[in-house]
Amino acid sequence: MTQRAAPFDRETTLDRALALFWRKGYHATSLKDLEAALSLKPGSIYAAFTNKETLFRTVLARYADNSTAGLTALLARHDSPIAALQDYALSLADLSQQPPSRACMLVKTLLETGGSDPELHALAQDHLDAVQSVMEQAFVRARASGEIPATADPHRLARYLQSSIIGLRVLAQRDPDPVALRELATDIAADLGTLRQLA
Amino acid sequence: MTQRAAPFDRETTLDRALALFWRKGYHATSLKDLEAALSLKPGSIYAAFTNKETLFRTVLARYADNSTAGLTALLARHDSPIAALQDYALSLADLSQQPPSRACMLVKTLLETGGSDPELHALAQDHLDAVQSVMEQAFVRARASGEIPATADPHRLARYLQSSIIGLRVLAQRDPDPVALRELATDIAADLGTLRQLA
DNA sequence: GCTAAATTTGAGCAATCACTCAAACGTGAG
DNA sequence: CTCACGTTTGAGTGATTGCTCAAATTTAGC
Repeated sequence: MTQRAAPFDRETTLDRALALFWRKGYHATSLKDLEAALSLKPGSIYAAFTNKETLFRTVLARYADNSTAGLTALLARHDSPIAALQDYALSLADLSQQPPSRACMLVKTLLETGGSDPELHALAQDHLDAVQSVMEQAFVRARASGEIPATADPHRLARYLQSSIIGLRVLAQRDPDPVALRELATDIAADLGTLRQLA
Repeated sequence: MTQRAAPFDRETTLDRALALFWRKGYHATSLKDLEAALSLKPGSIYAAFTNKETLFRTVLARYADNSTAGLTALLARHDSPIAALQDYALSLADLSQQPPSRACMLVKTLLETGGSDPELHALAQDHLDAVQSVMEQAFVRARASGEIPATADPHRLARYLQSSIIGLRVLAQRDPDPVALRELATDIAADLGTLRQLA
């Protein structure tokens, strides 16, 4: 048995598919679009990824993993969880560049599939929960170290923060004005700072 | 010239189309779906509404008008603009019922059309701006009456509030837990209360 | 080289898409 | 009651959808 080298690079292909699905969404992306973006014929796509929905699920998981990994790495880089989360919010304001899309792909998927495809909807929900739980654990650590009051509710705080960030990223998709984006990010970061109890 | 009575009620039909488009989004709603929901044959739909996109635009404008009218009415019912906005945020937590959809249709449209249909994207953006400007004027009035500090920036506050509410409504679509929703709405309302300066 | 297995190819499938239009129908005016 | 106009009808349009599969191509092991 021999491990045959893949004639096309799976990682690169998945990244391209991710960029396309992120930008256009699930329904508006046709197989023709995918063929063009991946430089692959339909047969190859189906041989490698089963079908359009499976490819989308794979790509969505990839996106979610990138998100949680990025956030986790950022938290590891700071001593203070709160400072890390503030840094995170502010960094989102810099996506006034034009990556595939600016809004969160998980939210886009959640809203797009809400009324039509319950399975993809549930999948997006699970990924969002995973990101939220990373935030929640950051608040747990902040509380344990005394950075925020012992009465603080990590779950509730994580929900509030993620909700704020979702709003920020919707604005990022809507308004390319970097000033507006930065002001909103600053407001969210300031809100986080409010939680700190005086030493 | 005679005013012929419409064989189908245009208002009712538009409301049905609104419910369908709101729930399923633009791309995932097929003409077959519309025929079934409106109890209309394709010819009638095209005679009355030109085509699918025009019908969607009409319906989106209807949704936006309902939104701004509702918010305006709520503001008129309160003496204090801040109290009205707090009331608004809290009222959104009660949509744990199952209306067509829970998330904001303007945001759904904005995200769905971002990478594929620039014209619908711009339309959604304009409607969101209109809602935001209603909020902004509320803050202008609050500042004029001394309810919030003279240094407050109504535009920035409106942006922040709308962003928070968008996040809240995404959560409403995601999590049917009424407690979570109410806690988040309470947090947003509390945030608004912070703006008040002591009398 | 040669062979066998794995991969890519792309024409083409049934189903569905948004949409059209000539004919049937219902309505109000005379 | 009759007629003329405007609306509703629904079978059917070409285009596009997601997808298949037998054939051509490429690779690795001997």
